[in-house]
Amino acid sequence: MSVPLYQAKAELFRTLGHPVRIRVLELLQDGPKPVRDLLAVIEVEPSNLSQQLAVLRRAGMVTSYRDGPLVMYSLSTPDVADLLAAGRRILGTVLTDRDALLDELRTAPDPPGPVAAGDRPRAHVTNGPPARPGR
Amino acid sequence: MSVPLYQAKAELFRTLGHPVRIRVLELLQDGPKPVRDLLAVIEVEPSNLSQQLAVLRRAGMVTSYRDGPLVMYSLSTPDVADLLAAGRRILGTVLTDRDALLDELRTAPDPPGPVAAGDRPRAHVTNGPPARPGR
DNA sequence: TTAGCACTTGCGAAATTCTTCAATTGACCT
DNA sequence: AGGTCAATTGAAGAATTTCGCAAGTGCTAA
Repeated sequence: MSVPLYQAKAELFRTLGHPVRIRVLELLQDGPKPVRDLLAVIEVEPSNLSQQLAVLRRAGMVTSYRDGPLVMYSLSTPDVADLLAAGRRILGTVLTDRDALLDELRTAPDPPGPVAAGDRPRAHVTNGPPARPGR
Repeated sequence: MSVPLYQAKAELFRTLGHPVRIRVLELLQDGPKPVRDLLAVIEVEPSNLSQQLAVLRRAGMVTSYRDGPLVMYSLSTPDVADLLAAGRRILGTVLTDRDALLDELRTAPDPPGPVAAGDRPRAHVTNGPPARPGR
């Protein structure tokens, strides 16, 4: 109980919250790779990559071992790939929903009377529950 | 292309990287709830909760509407629940893996000779690929 | 031994995110 | 109109992250 469950979850997601770390995980999806290969693809300074790898290591999402002169990294469990896949899915729906909403705003602008420059609503919610079908 | 795909992904995960936001999403999994109910369960100041809700709103993970005096929130898509589920799963395997590793360290401490106080290795990787079965 | 590649670590500066306080908006009631 | 509850907003300060540089470790080949 020392660390509440929802906090552990938040930390898990937070470790995925960085472009370089996402790229690393995606690259590792098809097999272990040496740092040098990662470095060749992701343009970022070696020390920076190393720091991000350290974050992933601490979180237990990747493992590393040394193979001769190079250090190899691999996903610590295939579940990581699942998580990335789930992310991809949701990104799709969230983005298309957003676009749909934008379309709606574009095609149906200010219906009734004119609106003076200074009195547009500041609230983020429009009134009433969203269209309820059975009623 | 203005926003690289992996950056959008990182932002998505980062949105989930906060205990309060995780709790909100989990609570919303079984139906829409007014802010007031969320507030009753999650102990945090109203304004703080509101800020976190705003983050979730901007990211498109929740939607809100006003129902009389209260503001209701709900998941914008059930996919969000999937993502949380995937997180739960991975958290399980990562944590048990970690524990297994700790066990191993506890049951098999320093095999050969004694180690002087000042010369433990500073590297994070131990040499050689992990146990290769077929060889 | 010396040299050089492959990576990692420590550290300070810059950028982001979190938290809280005060003020504001909206809806409802009397 | 005035009061109250529900929730949001803006802004400032604290706390965390991120990034690049300099310096180090570990391996291998001369």
